[in-house]
Amino acid sequence: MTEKSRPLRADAARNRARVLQVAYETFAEEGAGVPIDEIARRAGVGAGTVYRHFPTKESLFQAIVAERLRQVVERTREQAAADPGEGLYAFLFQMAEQGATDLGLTEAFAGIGFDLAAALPEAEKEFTGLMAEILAQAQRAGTVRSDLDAADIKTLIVGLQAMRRFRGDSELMRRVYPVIRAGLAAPEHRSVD
Amino acid sequence: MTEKSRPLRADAARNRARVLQVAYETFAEEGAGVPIDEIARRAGVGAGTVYRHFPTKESLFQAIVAERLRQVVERTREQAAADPGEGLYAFLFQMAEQGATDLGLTEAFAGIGFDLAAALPEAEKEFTGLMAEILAQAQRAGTVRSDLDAADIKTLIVGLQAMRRFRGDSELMRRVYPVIRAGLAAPEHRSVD
DNA sequence: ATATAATCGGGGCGCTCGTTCCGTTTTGGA
DNA sequence: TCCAAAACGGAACGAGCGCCCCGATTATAT
Repeated sequence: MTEKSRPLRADAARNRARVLQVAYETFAEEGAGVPIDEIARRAGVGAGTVYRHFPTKESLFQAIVAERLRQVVERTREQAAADPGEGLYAFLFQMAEQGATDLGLTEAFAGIGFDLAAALPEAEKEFTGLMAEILAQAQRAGTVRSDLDAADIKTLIVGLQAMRRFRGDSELMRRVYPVIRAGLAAPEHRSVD
Repeated sequence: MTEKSRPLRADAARNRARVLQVAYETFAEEGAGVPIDEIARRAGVGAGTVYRHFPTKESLFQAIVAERLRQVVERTREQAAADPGEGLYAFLFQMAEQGATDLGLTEAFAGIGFDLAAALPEAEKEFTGLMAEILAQAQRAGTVRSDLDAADIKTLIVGLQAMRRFRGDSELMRRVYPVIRAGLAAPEHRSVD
């Protein structure tokens, strides 16, 4: 459907690739708020060139986020297959780490000026599905309390990423992550009343 | 020093109060990004009037944040005095709740476009001091693991507020809060290696 | 080599928003 | 009541940024 009707000209293809690569790095460093002109400048092209390949700034951002998600999903599948009980923790840790590096992904995930589910429905669905899967796996393995669902995990990820951003220093972040982990592993707190 | 050299004219005093009140509500609803014009409109005054009382938008925002912090500190002192072991948890819960209601405070706290320590050094110092105090109190009471410090708690607050904002629904937030609490109460995880 | 079409670059438009300016209105003391 | 000082409001300015336009440039088929 949306396949290329004609191959891009050589210079056009080169520029497109450069823009993608630079945008990837720049969104990660500066967040979604970075001006298109800055990305164009870093890529050594004019703003017009960026807009010829991506009709809006948002569409460029979407492309980047989709790629990031793809990577995370892939790595998570591997890790979950290797160790079912640890899969969810490996996932959380990875997402927290990404939150430190990739400001853009953090914002997309937290829904700051960007509706992930609306913009990339399939990617979002796959992502959420994977999360539910590895959560159930971990719960079956007994490493995570059973009264939590995928939405709770998603919420925790948003929190973890915010914390990472706040406390850039990875060493100190490792002080808080164990707390979350202990909380997830804790037995359900049967109501006290 | 900065005391009023002359009492404000009646209309000026009235307008100043209105602006403060409206800004309080508007920053809470919309976050620090809301235009001054919007605050002026809601207060029924011109933008110029806002600027006569507060030289910059930031100074207005500061005034609001300082007031919010004052309230939180006061309530926390009461709660901590009433139940030393629960003081920290009451504080966390309160901060998480504020995060749901007060977008401006959340942003100020997470350091999004606003450096709390630089803008309001005394308030920040008092706040951090109080946190250290009730943390130590809880640790003495044995309700919080002993390998955490005030900076860790601050980090957790940022996370909690981000989660609240993401998951507005207070009922569902109550699904995640217990996880954090369990993690805080868990015994220290002596290194396994 | 040349023509033609694809692509490029960056100046410019339109909009938002913080802040200022100034002609007009209101206040309060004499 | 009257007037000078204080305060008002909203038009206007400047900066930042998304996006578009168009004359200049470059790739490719012949």
